[in-house]
Amino acid sequence: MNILNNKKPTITDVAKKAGVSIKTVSRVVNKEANVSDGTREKVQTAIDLLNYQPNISARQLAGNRSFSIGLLYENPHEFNYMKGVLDGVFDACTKDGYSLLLRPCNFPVAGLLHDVTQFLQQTQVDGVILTAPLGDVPELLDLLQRNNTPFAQISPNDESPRSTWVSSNDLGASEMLTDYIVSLGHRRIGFIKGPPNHSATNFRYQGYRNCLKQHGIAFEKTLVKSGSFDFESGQKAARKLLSLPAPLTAIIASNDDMASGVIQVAHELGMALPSQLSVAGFDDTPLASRLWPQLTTVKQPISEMASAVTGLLMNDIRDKSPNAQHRSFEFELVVRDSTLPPEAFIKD
Amino acid sequence: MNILNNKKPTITDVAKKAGVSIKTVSRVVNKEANVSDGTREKVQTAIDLLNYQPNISARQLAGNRSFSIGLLYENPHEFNYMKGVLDGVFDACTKDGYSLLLRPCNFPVAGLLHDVTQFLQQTQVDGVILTAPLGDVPELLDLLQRNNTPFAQISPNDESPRSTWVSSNDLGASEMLTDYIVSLGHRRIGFIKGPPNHSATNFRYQGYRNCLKQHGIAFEKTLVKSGSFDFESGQKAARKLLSLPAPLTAIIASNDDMASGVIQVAHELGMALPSQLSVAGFDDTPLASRLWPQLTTVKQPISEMASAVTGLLMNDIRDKSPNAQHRSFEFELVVRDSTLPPEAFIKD
DNA sequence: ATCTAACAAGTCATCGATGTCCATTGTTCG
DNA sequence: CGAACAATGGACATCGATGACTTGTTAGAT
Repeated sequence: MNILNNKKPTITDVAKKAGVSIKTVSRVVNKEANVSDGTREKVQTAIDLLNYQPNISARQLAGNRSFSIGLLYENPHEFNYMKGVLDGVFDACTKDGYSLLLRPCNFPVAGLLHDVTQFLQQTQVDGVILTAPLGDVPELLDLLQRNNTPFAQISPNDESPRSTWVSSNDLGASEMLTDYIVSLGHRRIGFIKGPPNHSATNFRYQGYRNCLKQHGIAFEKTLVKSGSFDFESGQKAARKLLSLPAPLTAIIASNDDMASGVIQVAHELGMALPSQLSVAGFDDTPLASRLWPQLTTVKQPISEMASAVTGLLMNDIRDKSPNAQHRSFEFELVVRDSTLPPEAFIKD
Repeated sequence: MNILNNKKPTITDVAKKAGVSIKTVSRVVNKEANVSDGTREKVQTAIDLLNYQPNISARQLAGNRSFSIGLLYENPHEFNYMKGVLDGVFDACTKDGYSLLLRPCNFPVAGLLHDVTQFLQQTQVDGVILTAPLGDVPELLDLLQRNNTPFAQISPNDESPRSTWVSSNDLGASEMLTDYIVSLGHRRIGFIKGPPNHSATNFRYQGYRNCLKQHGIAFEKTLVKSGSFDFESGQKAARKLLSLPAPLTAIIASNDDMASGVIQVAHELGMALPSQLSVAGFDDTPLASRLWPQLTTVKQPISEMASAVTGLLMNDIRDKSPNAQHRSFEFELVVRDSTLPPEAFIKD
């Protein structure tokens, strides 16, 4: 295991050992054409023998590539979602020998642009991945394009994003979840929206409305509150919803963290869960199973999405293709213990 | 904001604009001696004017520094602790113009060494930060030392670590927490240990035992179970503890995630919390406030510690000093709703 | 037999900084 | 006044790779 004992071998060492020129070694390393099988093998053997690893800086300097990509995100309090993203991006990165640089960014937009400018200049990443809601800041996209930095987005808000992207079927997921709640017999169903700058917000809300309409349930504006995807805002919204004169029997929150706020408030109010109130969330983060009762939610394949978008971004980087590619992912309903038919079941 | 519009300015551009040689510019950038104030100012003006940022790769290639540090961690399920670390490390990094590379590592040791070897060769970071339990793998420390990579540790297990480190007073924290539980009147107090390879495990356990002894409470082996710092192991331990013939009135778990498992199981068993069972955890992660009842715990200044250790590591890198520096941090008791005097209060 | 295209492999400049070494200028002191 | 020595600035090689271009070889077409 004393691989690193001596000075790192360079391309010259490999060339000497293999009896070829450094250019040929470079060709082999970069999997370029025009190298005979015999030579390729000779070089490869030398590489393995010396445990040669190309020097990133030299490569970057000469080739104008850094073999690293950046992950930009708005630093959230509840990190479970980001953790999923991180895992997926990381997997894809290591598989292709890229390294990963993190950069939490802060709103407002001015600060964000400053952060990103600094990041790009400092790191010279080959590309960046934007997580919601960063993709919805046009100035940021402008900045990246001016700088010729390829980028890809996870769940962008824009219907026709200016880059490669992946998304999940939030609309369908929301319809599915709402449909499940309705099928249990609920009719007065509260809904807590996310912040306006996340794509998920509208889709999830729309899914809820679509489903109500399908079932011929009248939509009531008072049953909808807005939150900001965090625990506290979930609590706040829940307090309002649960103090409504005509009580509701279920609340759907646009993510798990807000749902945890709802559950917290319901407990505070001494409600019996889930018999007196059904609660559901979105994302199936680890939090969902730690709550009492365990949360019914829809599972988004976050890591898989992140991994996929990273792969697509790498293609873009390699091909220098400006084609915005896209993949969509499906949710999966995860029924746990926080949902039950309402106590006073109302027959249609 | 069109800083990035044109090609990036190089040191040559700055030199031309300032009317000096590139070497002089280099001196100014690196804050070296032997530059007159006048010249320094001229150069600085040119730098500002062109918004010059040195090219990292070139710098690294020539100077053999990368201006980046690596954060190594064992990828946990519950990321809340790591999130704190991440925030702290990141803060310290940006403050000093370093960038941050992440590397989750996997046990067993062989895989871990492979991961780290690859990471070091690939990224050529200037130093790495090890989070528990990575600092407790001697082979890993050997690897880093052989490779001359400065490193620093957060909460290492070893009493005399081979590097700069920060720690928190886990022993004191545990004594404080246990003392609080005892002061509520509890006498039969269950304890769930962490995995053996975390430094926190022993200190927290020892604190519990010390405190019992101080209060003259007999230690019972059966009241102690082992977990692995995750939810499931907390559940498992709780099931065992709560099926004990002579019931206990409180359980202290060695971290919040395991405590959430305890709460979950207690709910499943239909126990009234906290009147029938008090539960406490460690770390004060966001999870603590999302549970019902909200968890009493001790708060560790994780981000602050991470930030501090990063600063110390940077000093080591700059000074090439092999002196292991150290800072210790204190916990803070956070009393919430999961702890109450036991129903059947036993007078001393 | 000859020409050409395709292939294989090499030479050399280059990327953008830093480090080494040398040249110039200014200052101080015997 | 000249020697010795700081203080300051520049020329140039260097780090380790890649890219553009060149050279030599081989195979197939005519």
